[in-house]
Amino acid sequence: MRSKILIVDDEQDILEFLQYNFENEGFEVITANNGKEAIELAKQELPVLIILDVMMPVLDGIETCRLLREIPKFESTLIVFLTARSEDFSEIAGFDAGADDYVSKPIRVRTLIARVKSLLKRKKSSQENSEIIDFGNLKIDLDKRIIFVHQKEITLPKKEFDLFLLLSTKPEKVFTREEIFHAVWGNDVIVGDRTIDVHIRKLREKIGESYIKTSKGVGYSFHI
Amino acid sequence: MRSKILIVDDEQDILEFLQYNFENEGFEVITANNGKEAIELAKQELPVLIILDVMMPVLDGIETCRLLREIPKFESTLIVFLTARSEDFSEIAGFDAGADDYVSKPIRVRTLIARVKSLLKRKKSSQENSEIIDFGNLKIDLDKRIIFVHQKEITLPKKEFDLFLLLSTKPEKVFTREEIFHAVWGNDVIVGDRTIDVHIRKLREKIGESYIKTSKGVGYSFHI
DNA sequence: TCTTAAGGTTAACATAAAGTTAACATTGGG
DNA sequence: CCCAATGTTAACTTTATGTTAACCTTAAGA
Repeated sequence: MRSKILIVDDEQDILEFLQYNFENEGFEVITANNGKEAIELAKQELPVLIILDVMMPVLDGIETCRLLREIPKFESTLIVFLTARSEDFSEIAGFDAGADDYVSKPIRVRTLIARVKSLLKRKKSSQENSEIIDFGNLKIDLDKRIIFVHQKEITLPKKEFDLFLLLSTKPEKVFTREEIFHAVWGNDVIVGDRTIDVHIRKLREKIGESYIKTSKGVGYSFHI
Repeated sequence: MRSKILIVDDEQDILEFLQYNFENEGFEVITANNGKEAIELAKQELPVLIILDVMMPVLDGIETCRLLREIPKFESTLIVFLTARSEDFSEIAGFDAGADDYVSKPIRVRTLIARVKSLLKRKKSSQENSEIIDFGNLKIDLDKRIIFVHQKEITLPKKEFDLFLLLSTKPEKVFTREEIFHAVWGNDVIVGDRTIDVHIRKLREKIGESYIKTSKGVGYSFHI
């Protein structure tokens, strides 16, 4: 799949020039003329990487970056600054604001493209090692949505995974059926009373009988 | 309150770079150059999270982690490994040694900070609850729906737990049978008059005879 | 001290909650 | 559009838990 990148600059020439070159390299490119526009567009389009000119009217690059970083969904979006040669102050300021890289003007397109590609590659590989909750014999990989029981990898269907994850967030806590329904199915969905039981059954079959305990009349709890 | 974290690496550059970034994020940072130093410092300072480079002279990260985990007060301290890209063996070895997460070099600070924050958050939320009512020798864990009598864990069936919980909310207060019926069974349910007695019996059997006192003609009360 | 009503105790019994299985429905990827 | 994977339901079984009945014990007042 083509990576969507957002390029932000107030000079139309540069914008078009960069757009042309990045599209040639197989990127999907969207553009904005200032920081304000950029944030709006980013919210809708969710680009994986944003190239920001530091010097811009309305909202400069550094401030834009800072604002973006405050929005959770842009916490790990890659951000690259374009800076005029002299502004080496922006190297410091830029990283403070949460930039991932910066490139000085005059821009050498090849360099910029190479940097962008390398950032994307690195991000991908760093995502590959995902967040893991570790209970010793039992591990839960949140990103890959798989669990390991005694080194054995098990892929759980959505509902089972969500249910299991819920219970595992507070080992030993007895979650009532209400709490489980609310967290896993949502408040509006209405399903029969045997539904949870069946999912619990399937979970126990897959991970072993000992991890999930029933409290009759109350609910279920996870025990390591 | 700021979270105190300990960063351990033998390369001074990396140490300073990470320290700077984590301090910017509001963490209190202490540093050590190798595993030996780290353990000494950790004992004094009790950080909530430790970032350990795997490759270090004197005492490597994995061994350090293992040693820390043997010390009871570090049993639940969060430990994150920094590993060079190629050493994916350390993923396995690290988790065996008791790590909570690992991040590959080259480090993206944003990623590392995000991971650290998420670990802290998760830990906090898993500790936060487990509301425990503490009477010294007798504790009641509301989430887990268990009680401890002289360190001994006891699981009570629903009605017994509810009944006991009611009495314990106001020690010494004599709850009438009416009040008990109302609170534990609900207003509409109709059961015979020996029912409460039987539950009191079972409770006394489990927690000991001394905690629940009968007031003839009135009801029951809980005494510590 | 005797009486008596309230509570204690036990075990049998009842029942609601959960377990289980298979069939049926839905969904999403190829 | 079809098939396989997932999710839900129905119908029946099992079991922990709750309730009751029957009998026993205790303590307070006459």
